[in-house]
Formats: sequence, structure tokens, C-alpha cells
Amino acid sequence: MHSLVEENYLKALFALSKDKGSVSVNDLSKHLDIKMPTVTIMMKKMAFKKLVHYECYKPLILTKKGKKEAALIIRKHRLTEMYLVEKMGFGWEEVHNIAEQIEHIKSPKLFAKMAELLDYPKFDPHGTPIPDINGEMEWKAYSKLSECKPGDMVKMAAVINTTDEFLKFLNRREIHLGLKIKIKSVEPFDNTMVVKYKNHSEETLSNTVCKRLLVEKF
Amino acid sequence: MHSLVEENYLKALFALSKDKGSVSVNDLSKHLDIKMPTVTIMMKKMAFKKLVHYECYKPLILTKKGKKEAALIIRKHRLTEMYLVEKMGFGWEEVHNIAEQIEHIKSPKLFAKMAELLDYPKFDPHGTPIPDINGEMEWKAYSKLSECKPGDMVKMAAVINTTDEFLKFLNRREIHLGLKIKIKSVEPFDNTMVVKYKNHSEETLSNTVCKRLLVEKF
DNA sequence: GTATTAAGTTAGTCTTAACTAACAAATTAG
DNA sequence: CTAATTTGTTAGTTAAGACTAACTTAATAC
Repeated sequence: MHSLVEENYLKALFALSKDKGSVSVNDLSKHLDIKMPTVTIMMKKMAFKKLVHYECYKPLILTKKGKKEAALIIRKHRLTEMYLVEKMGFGWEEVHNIAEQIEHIKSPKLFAKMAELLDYPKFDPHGTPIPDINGEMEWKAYSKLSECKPGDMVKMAAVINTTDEFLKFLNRREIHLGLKIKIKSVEPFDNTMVVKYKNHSEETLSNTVCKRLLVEKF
Repeated sequence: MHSLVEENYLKALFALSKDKGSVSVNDLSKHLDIKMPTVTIMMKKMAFKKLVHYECYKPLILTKKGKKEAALIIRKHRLTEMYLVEKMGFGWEEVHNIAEQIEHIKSPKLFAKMAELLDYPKFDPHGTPIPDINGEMEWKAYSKLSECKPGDMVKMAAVINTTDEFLKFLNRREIHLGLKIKIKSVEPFDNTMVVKYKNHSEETLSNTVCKRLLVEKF
């Protein structure tokens, strides 16, 4: 099995390589808050274990094996988040730090039981997909709220770049998954949106916020 | 906070000092399967942190602080065991290894929530008392089954020295907490007991087993 | 009460995973 | 296309927590 440290490198590599497919040593270093020389050394070790493709001065690419193992850690993380919210009554803004620790627990049975009790959930409390037991995961074709037009009616599907602070902000605005939102207008200067939902009078949402909300149009 | 390693030393010291109040370096070394020189070094570090009283060539004694911190780790362990059995459907023989890992999670909220959902349990699934939030714990005055006499009617109250193997043995014999047992006879040669319970025909239990079962007389 | 054995300590080494300082390669700017 | 900047690597150090070998103190035996 892998060390806790290695698991964190795997997760970071997986998260950062979402779009480009590869990651620079520099990005990984910044993301983990670990200095570059340490990252280089670690990449060589992980290359030896066939978790990452490493060549001097080239971008880092997870191997198939590395990708799968990363996805399985993320599976444990998201199952835990879902369990904490659904079965233990935590708020969606409280679960990240706990899941960050529990994801490293070595017990297939524990996570199998969570999955069973949750009836094999496909999404975590933030709408993010939970990889299956083989590490496979698919994003539905959601749009960013920031890309919607005035007049659109949308439903909140997922939150990205979740931080406690951002989730608390959404709590204060009573914005949650499944919420139906109508877009009233978009300020052309800074792309601020005026929206209407539930019994709220019109709310103004900055572009920073709208870029982090994924919605389904209908 | 303490490292995972330090927490394991604390737990071991606490467990071993149950009766004598102190522990030898040798005992601790054997219990943790860590060589004596390493233990000595660790004891000096923990003495510096005021977790243990250490003097060269003298037995090890936990400080008040060390005792409390050990009890709080044990609290997390036993709450977790109880949660896994009561809320997730695990068997009492499956939970030790998982709890051994979860006891190190840093999240007062997680354990507060477990305690709340379990309605502030006083005992774990093996009948062992769960320390309270201040690290206080009291054993009820149970007897060992091995110390009972023929004719005694007793109720299973707790299991000590729990190992997976022993618990599976009890499962096969359908012996569980709360079970009412009648002592038929004791073999004077090896203290083997013949007992009767539920719809079982007479069962024979070795002294090794009887010494690990705590019962309430009635 | 000395000799032997067991327990405890000291000194020195190893591994993992971090760091800084210094250097090398790649990229970007002019 | 060379110069400056950014990115990446190498070398050497550190801390935690383990080890073995060798030595010392304490306990036990006769």
C-alpha cells in the first residue's frame, strides 16, 4: 500500500491534470505547498512505482495505474462526505476536513458499507461525481452559471472549487443543490448576474461566484 | 497535537499500567513490537512533553496529562466501535482494526456526533466502558466467569483481551453480551467449566476462555 | 555475596519526507 | 538571437522514528 504522503501526491496530480492531462512540477509544488526539489524526488519514487510518467524537465503525467489509485482515494473521500451529510447530519461545509482524513483509512469493508447504506450514490454533497469501485467517473454535461443568458431557467447541479468559506456563503444565500434559479440580467461590465429564486427578492451574484456554480438548463 | 506514533505509545502505556500503575520499558517494547532503545528515546521525548514520568532505570508512569490524553484516544476508539456496530451493522469482531485507524482522526465534531447519535453510550460493543469527554471512566464490579461457582446464574457483561479470533469463537458458540448462563460444574483438574445457556445443550468452556469473560451475578 | 542473566541505555545507522543553496535547462522578452 | 526570467534538478542537511551493536545497571541464582 501507499503512504499517506504518496496518496496526497496522487490526489493532487489527479485534480490538477483534469484539463491538460499533465501537470508541471511547479503547479504540484504550489498546490501541495511543498518545495519543488521535494516534489522532483517524490516524482522519481512514484515513477519507479509506475504511478506517474516522469522525464527530466517534462510535464508529469499519471499512469493508468496512478489514475485509478487516485480515483479510488477520491471515491473514499466523496463517499465519506456523502455519508457524513446524509447519515450523520453534518452540513456540506463541514465535511471536507473530516473526509480528508478518513479517505486514508485502509478498510475496503468500511467504504463498501458506506456505499451500501447510501444506496450506491453517484454524487457527493457538492454534486461532484463519485468514482465507482473501478475508479471510473463521468461528469455530466453541466454548464457554468456564468455562461448562462438572461431569461434562462436553470437548476443547481454542482459546486466546484468548494471551500468552507464559499459553501458558507451559499448557505447564507440559501443556495443549494436542486435549487431552481431564473437569470434576470447580466451586467456587461463585470458579468455580475442578477438572479431570482425561491422566495428571495432579486439577488446579485459576482462572476467569481457564478463561475463556481454548475447548473442544468431546462 | 500528538503524532500518530505518540498516540500509540500513550494507548499502550495506559493499557499496560491498568493494574500496577507503572510499566517497564521491556513490557512496552514487547506490546508495541518496537525495540527497547527506540522506546527509551521516545519516553524521553514524551517526558519532555509532560506525558510520562521518566527516570533512568525506573518504571514508566503516565502523568495526569498523559493519562487523560490516552483516555480520550480510547474514548474515540470505543465510540467508533460502538458506532460501527450499532449504526453501520458491523459484527463486534470486525470493528477493532477500523477503530484502530479512526481513533487518530482529528475532529472533535465527528466524535461528538457519534456520541450524540448513539445517545451517549457508556459501554462499547465488548462491554468495555467508554471514557467520558473528560477522560473519566469506571469499571463496574464484574466477576470473571472463571471465578464463579457451580450453580451460579450469571449474565454476560463484557469480554476482555478481545481479539478477532476470540470474538469469532464466541460467535460460533452464540455467546454475546446479556446472555444468561448457568454454571453446571467445574472440572477441578484444569478448571474447565460446563455451562448451559439458551437452547444450547451443555457447553464446555476452557479456563482460558472463562478468564476472558466478565459476568454479573444475579 | 559474587556470578550470571535480564533490563535499560548509549552510540551510531537507516529511511522517509521535508528543507535550502546552488546550478542547469527551458521559456520568454527585447 | 542573445539576455533575463522562470522552472527544474542536484547536492547536502534536518527531524522523526525505527534499527543493531555494544555497554551498563539492576535483578536473580547459587
